[in-house]
Parts: sequence; C-alpha cells; structure tokens
Amino acid sequence: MSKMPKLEDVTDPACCAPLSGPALSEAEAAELAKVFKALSDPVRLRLLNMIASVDGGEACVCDLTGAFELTAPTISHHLKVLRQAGLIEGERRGTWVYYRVVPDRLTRLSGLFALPALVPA
Amino acid sequence: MSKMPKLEDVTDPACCAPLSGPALSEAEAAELAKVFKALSDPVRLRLLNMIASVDGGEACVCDLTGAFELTAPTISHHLKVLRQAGLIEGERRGTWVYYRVVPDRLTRLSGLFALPALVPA
DNA sequence: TCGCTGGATAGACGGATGTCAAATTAGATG
DNA sequence: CATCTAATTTGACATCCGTCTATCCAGCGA
Repeated sequence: MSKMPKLEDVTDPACCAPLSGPALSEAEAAELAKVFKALSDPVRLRLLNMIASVDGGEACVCDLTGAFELTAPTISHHLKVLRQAGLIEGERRGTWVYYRVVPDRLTRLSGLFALPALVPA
Repeated sequence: MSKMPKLEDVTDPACCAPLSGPALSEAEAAELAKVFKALSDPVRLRLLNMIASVDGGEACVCDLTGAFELTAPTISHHLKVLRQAGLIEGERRGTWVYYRVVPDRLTRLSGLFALPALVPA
C-alpha cells in the first residue's frame, strides 16, 4: 500500500535448507540470526503468539498494548522488530493499526529444524 | 518440586504447542526466548549447522574452532550457550570433546512454527 | 613426576538491546 | 482550524552480550 518502508529484506536467504543440511554461509547465518534475534524476547514471542492465534488473523495494536505492563512505545518497538524480521506485517485502517503474521515466514522456519531421516539403513 | 530446574531446564515448557495455538504464558515465553536467544547469533547458528550436518553425528571441538576466525574461548562460550539451551550435548573422550545435536529439541522447535489449516472463509 | 595439548573459566571492555518519558505523526471529529 | 486519540519516533539510561587476554583444569605420554 502506501509507503510502508521496505526496511530490511530478510526474505531470501537461509530460509529453506534445514540446519542439518549444507553448510550455512556467513551471510546466510547472519540473516537467519536476525530472525531468531527477533524471536529471542519473551514479549515479542507473546506478541507473535497473540497475533498468530487471534480470531480473524488480525490483531489491533490497541489490544496488544493492553495485554502487557509496558508502555505503548515499548510495544511499538517490539512490533517493529518483528516486522523488520519479516514475521509480521501491519496495516493502518483509519485510526487503528492491525498486524498479522506472514505465514510463509513461519512455515519456512519450521523446515529449518527438520532432521534427515534418522537411522539410515 | 518436581519441576525444580537444575541449572537451566528449558526442556519442559513451551515446546510443543504451535505459536498459533493457545496463549503462551509469561514463563513459557521466557523459556522459549532463551532457546531463540541461543540461536540468535551467526556463529552459534553455523556451529549448530556444522554439528548437525557432520557425518557421524558428532563434531570435535578442535575441528569447530578452526572454522572461525575467533579465539578458542569464544567458541567454547558459544558452545556453552547452545548446550545450556538444550540444543546440543557434549561428551569428553580422552583428550577431545565431541558435541552432537539433541534431535528432540530441533524437532519440537519445528512444530512451533506449524500453522493451523488456513481457513479460507 | 613433569610437560604438553585440548578445552573451559574468569574478568574486562565496547557495542547492542529493552525500557521509559517526551515529542511527533496520522485520522477522526468538533 | 482546534483538539482528541492511536501509534510511532526520538533520545537517554541501565543492562546484557560477544569478544578478547589471561588463567585454570583434564588427559596423555615421556
């Protein structure tokens, strides 16, 4: 839509091959680390959880803010981190801003932890 | 007191339910965050990658250290973080120490990012 | 026993990160 | 336009984290 800042593109690299696969390049590891860094905070995990599990797929910031004993700027900061990691995306509708998860991102992370068939012949 | 954590017991909580599932408790989110924090460093990701993909399932620290332009204490520190997160475990055999992944841990993380069947209204 | 080597620990230092208060932007409504 | 509310940005501050050097511990072999 309008001018949603592109921010950082963490979408291409190191998203598909499992950790048990071919060697991660330095750059791939760095990009991946950014995503996990975004997930490495309890508040952000709960935010992502709330957004991912809300009925309708969208959560209003106004609702998220009330769920924590933190100031609005702090919640806003965490949402920005999640957004920059490509895990969520936001949209303003009138007075309020709504966030939803980027399913593709989560699915790809899932594949990262896939293990090769244990016990080969 | 059956749930008394020894050092850092990150094994029980928040391991199975997907992020899109029921609300994460504060404690669950905190424990999960520890695991992701362990994964939020490029060096640790590459270490885990190397350990997970090495033939035989075990990697000698002596080999891991040589793969980075970092001092041995730094590598040792990163391995400790991964170990405390429950992602790897080490064993000393004679002069050398070998690390291997904890498959259960990785598999569970995979499930975290599973999404419910997309509901097209 | 001594000495050598692989690995872990301790302490220090600089840069990153989470939090808040204050200021700012964007829509809605008088 | 004036003003109110929702949300973000800015700047400051305390804490945390990655890295190093120096030191210590554990096996092995002469």
